[in-house]
Amino acid sequence: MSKKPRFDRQQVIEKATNLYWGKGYHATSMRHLQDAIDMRPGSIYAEFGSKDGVFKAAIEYYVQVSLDQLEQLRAQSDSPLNTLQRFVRLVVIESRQNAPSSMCLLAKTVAELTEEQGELFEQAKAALKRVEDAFAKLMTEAQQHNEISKQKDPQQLARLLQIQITGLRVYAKTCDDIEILEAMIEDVFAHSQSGLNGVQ
Amino acid sequence: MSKKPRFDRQQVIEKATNLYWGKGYHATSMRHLQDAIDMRPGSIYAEFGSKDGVFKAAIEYYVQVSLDQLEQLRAQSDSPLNTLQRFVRLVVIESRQNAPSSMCLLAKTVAELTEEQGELFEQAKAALKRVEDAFAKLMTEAQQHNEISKQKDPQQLARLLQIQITGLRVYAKTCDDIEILEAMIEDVFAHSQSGLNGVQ
DNA sequence: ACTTTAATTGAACGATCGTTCAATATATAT
DNA sequence: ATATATATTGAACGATCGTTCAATTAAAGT
Repeated sequence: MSKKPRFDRQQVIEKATNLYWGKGYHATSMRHLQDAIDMRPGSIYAEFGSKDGVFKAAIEYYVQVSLDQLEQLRAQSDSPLNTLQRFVRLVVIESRQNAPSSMCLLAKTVAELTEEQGELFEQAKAALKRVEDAFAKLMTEAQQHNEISKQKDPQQLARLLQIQITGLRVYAKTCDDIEILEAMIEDVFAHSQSGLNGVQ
Repeated sequence: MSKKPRFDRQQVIEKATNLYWGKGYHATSMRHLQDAIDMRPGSIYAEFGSKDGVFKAAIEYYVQVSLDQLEQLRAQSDSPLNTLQRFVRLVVIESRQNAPSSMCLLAKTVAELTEEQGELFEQAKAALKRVEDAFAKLMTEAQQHNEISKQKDPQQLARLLQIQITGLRVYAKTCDDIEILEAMIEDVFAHSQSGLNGVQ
């Protein structure tokens, strides 16, 4: 004896995520959200509680998609290292065409927010950490496959990869020349390779 | 037969820069600016024209300070490569203590803004390019000092350095553990070294 | 001392912000 | 069909946004 919501929660969150991803936290207003997800204020507040509530759902959705993508790439290749390489290509190159921003939503959020939005900031940090942990897991697997030196700390290698990706994706926002961008990825990975492989 | 302004333009711009640097473009309101620089709306608009005008002045001031710092470090050492290393330490480590944000204001701005704020976005991009060019100049000098391989493209090396710094400074915002951060810089530079030195 | 000119003030503007809520609509249970 | 419960609507709230401008203040020229 009730009434079910008419909106598709998953689709709504996806649209909200894309909007926040493109415009950033502060530049995205409730009015923008209302238009993007085609819901009126009352419904949004009933479902998410606040503008920040929608943002939290967006962050959670984004990190889940990212981890799923990584897992999917892993299933397509025997090589953990190659999986990471293809992930980098995916987020730095292909993301430029389809995604709302060349940047990672999580890194963008960490860059934009301060302690004033403490809860959201911490959530974005934690989400980045989850991605880093997924990287570290693949690094460990790469060690078991003898793709990288076993003397390296997988977590440290994961951190290094995060830094490379973040730097690349910010740079991608300033760089229209796709050739330069390709060369940057190649260079960054050449460096990572020498770092990853240790003394050889 | 006139009246000179009572405020110190340089000091005002410095305070405005620090505010924008810490809070970002969208989160900084005119009210915040009024309080930070101790000027009333009329005076601000007479001097800078708009909120964006203040931001433009901030960007210009920031890039000028950065280039000055680089030049100053260069004067303290014979080694161009060592100059770059000390610059990285300066902006990644020491900046954490004093600066309004661990991040570079220019990178932060490029990360936050979109085509909606086209003029400011382009200015921040151009400012980043000026820093990159300064890096490239030092890379060329480093080649002349036989500190790095002459086969490398200085501009490409400069781009690579920018990416490393950007990645590091974003990561610095998520990382409270200073030891991890130190290790990251060491690692990043170890990679850069191998890249910079070419075949040895 | 008086005039001139520009710098400064602060109230106020319309627009938009995030949010609330009484009114309405509608799916489900009886 | 009717009652019940809840999803949805959209006007409206007070706060704050960037900005304007008539009034005031004060330094410089005569």
